[in-house]
Amino acid sequence: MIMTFLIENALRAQKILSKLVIIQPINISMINIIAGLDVSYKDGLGCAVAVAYDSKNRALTTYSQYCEKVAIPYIPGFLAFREAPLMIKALLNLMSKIHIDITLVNGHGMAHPRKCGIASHIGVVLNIPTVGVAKSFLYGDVIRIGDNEAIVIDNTIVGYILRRNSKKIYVSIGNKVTAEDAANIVLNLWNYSYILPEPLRLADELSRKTVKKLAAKL
DNA sequence: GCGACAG
DNA sequence: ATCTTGTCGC
Repeated sequence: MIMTFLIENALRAQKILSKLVIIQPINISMINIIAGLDVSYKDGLGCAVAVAYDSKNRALTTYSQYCEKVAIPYIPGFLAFREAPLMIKALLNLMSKIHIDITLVNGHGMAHPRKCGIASHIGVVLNIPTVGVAKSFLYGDVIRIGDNEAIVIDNTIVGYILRRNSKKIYVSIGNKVTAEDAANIVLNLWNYSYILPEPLRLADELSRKTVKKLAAKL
């Protein structure tokens, strides 16, 4: 009963937020610091980590974290209502320490039933450039463009599917980027042996270590 | 009604 | 996401 209430309002919020997404080119040559956002869980505790990655020196610069007991369940299509609050707090803390040019979020952007995945959700709320990077498909039509595959919704390319050996990742517009720029930015951060771009791989690794230590103390 | 379903 | 050891493969 309480969930129907939440979903009804969450749907309304997503429809509003999706209309506020800005699709515009970004100057990739001017991008220096890229943030990566991820959340790990243990015994109801969620730990979000926001890393700042220097794309020029190819190294982790610094990072922030925010942990909290999470009450909202994961429901496909509504991931942002569970994870965005934690990610945003970690990211705002990181932004107070260093300038961030663009943020990669673990989850989809516009490749979502209402074109409002967690990457777009966060991008619109904070009015910053974001890119969604997911490890599994959620929504949209897949079309082939030469050697590449794109994700199309409402006759618009919202993202691309990047392949590496047998694995794939789904990169889509979060906010203030084009699908092409989003894909190229992720390609530039692709490290030889991992499927995830470096900022997200590091955020994933750090959030797991963090939640493991904290949950053990509780 | 049936199947799909980010993390 | 998480629960979990060894094991197949590049």
